Amino acid sequence: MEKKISSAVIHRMPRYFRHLCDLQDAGITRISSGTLAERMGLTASQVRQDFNCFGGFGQQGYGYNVAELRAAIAGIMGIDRERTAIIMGAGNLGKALMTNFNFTKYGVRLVAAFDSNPLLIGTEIAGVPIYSCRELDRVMEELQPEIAILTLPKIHARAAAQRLVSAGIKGIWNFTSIDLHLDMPQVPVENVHFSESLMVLSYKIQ
Amino acid sequence: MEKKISSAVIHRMPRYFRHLCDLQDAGITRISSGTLAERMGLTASQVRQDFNCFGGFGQQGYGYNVAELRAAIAGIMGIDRERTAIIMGAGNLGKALMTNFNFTKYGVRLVAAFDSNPLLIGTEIAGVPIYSCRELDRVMEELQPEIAILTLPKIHARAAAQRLVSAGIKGIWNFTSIDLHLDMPQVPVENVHFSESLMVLSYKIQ
DNA sequence: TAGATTGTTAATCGATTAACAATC
DNA sequence: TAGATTGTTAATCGATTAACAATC
Repeated sequence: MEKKISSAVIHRMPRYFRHLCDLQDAGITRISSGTLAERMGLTASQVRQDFNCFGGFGQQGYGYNVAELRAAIAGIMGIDRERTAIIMGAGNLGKALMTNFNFTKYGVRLVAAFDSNPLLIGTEIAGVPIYSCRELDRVMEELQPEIAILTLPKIHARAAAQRLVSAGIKGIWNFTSIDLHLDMPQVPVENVHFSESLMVLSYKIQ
Repeated sequence: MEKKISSAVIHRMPRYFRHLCDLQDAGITRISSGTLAERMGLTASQVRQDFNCFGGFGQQGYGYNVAELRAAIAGIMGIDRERTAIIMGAGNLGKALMTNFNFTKYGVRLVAAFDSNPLLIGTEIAGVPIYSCRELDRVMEELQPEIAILTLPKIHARAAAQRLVSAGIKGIWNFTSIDLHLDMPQVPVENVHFSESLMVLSYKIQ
């Protein structure tokens, strides 16, 4: 009987993952719920409850093995198996992602980018070939990507999302400021809305 | 007696704001909690509770005036008054923000960027002058910016944040993957951690 | 063994939802 | 006025925290 994992827990997992990576880089091999909690600004109870949603990764009297726990979280989040992705829009933001973001660390392999700028089409950015948007269906058919990254102008976002879903995309990483999840409840969407974050900062400053 | 506004409410405000902007652009002048809730995938109760944290913006039998409510939220979040900001790191991501992001809409005016690349220093991107990192203290003294945007390499982020705080920065918009808020609890930090969002998407796809 | 720390149950706290009187 | 919809209180639900027996 699978118990449903709450959204709050899922959203904490990436932070655990990051801290465990840092600990591992620092050569630390074991950690207790209390120490990890303190480091992250949580309670020890919460840390143990969170991990126990997925099973017992710790050992009484010892704590958690950093490498094992890190690997377990990678497995839970599904970043330990490779997924292919395409990027819609090779403007500044798309280029920034292609150039700087460590996709490999999260199990993602960028296989194509799409743009409408004729100067870009046929070139490569960080090893990723850039196609015309007209070639979308053909290239998708060929490469069967699972994830689409939306870094195109807001006005084109909804139509692009619909096309991608029709062509069988499995998930959308949305950098445009529109809400997509309501149109297409069948396909997971994760939003990176810069403005929401900036507004919260603005509130906190007051 | 000011009642504390919960973090959950604050984090919903930007979404309300965005939807109200869209409604206003569509020429819609009034909306009920029920209609807004449906549009956003919330409950009418929650919408009314959220707004009532800040006072009564609605009218019985009528609903909410879109323009008024939008302006009220802008005031609550503090984006109706101008704040100056500097951007640390004029690489792809910094450039993407300077070029594409509508800072003005959120009350932010970019006054300077800092980078270590000699080819960029002395130039401008989207009207924002680029200075050497060595000039940080002098320029900060002169311009007194309130917000710093961190779009520089992870390894330099912590040191930069400490320098900025010493120089009197009021808030940090952090695009690097490190956690800063623990070092400096006195200065608000908002994080845009791309990887957390991608990991959640990866989980949802499974 | 004794000490430490987990896994897990119970208690508390807070957030969401429901209900409805107030009122435009 | 009658209908609609808010503001607000009460009920429910879920998430966090505390406590402690189990056990390494």
